[in-house]
Amino acid sequence: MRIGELAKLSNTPTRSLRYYEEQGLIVPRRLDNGYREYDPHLIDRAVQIRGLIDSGVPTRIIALILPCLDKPRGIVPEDIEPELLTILRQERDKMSHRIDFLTRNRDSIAVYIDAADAALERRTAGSAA
DNA sequence: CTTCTTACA
DNA sequence: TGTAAGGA
Repeated sequence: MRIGELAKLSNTPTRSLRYYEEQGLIVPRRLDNGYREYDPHLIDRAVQIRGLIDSGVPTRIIALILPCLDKPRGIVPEDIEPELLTILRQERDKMSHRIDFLTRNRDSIAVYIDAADAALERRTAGSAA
């Protein structure tokens, strides 16, 4: 499929798909006319990359993570470079921090919403059936 | 009409 | 990232 179809199926802007290619993630083969040709299985990859970027993970880290995610679950190569493992640990911790941050803000918003709902409830009480 | 590259905001 | 230009 060409870039337009992948964009629809993965709900990712063509602009982003070209950017992913520029960053070395998802490098499609080219047709004779120069158009990008993507394999169907890349739909999931595009969704995953978009998700990681939306989550604040830099593309250079995503490039390091994708190969790991491709490997079958539970199977880890014997030659793990301590260098990569260190970076992965740091990234995991950053993700945890972002999650904690979002959790706190979500809870704050939830409290506000509950208060607003309560106020609305009081205001409309009796005016309905 | 779809895609391509380059470039600006 | 969105958008525009200028081609194929």
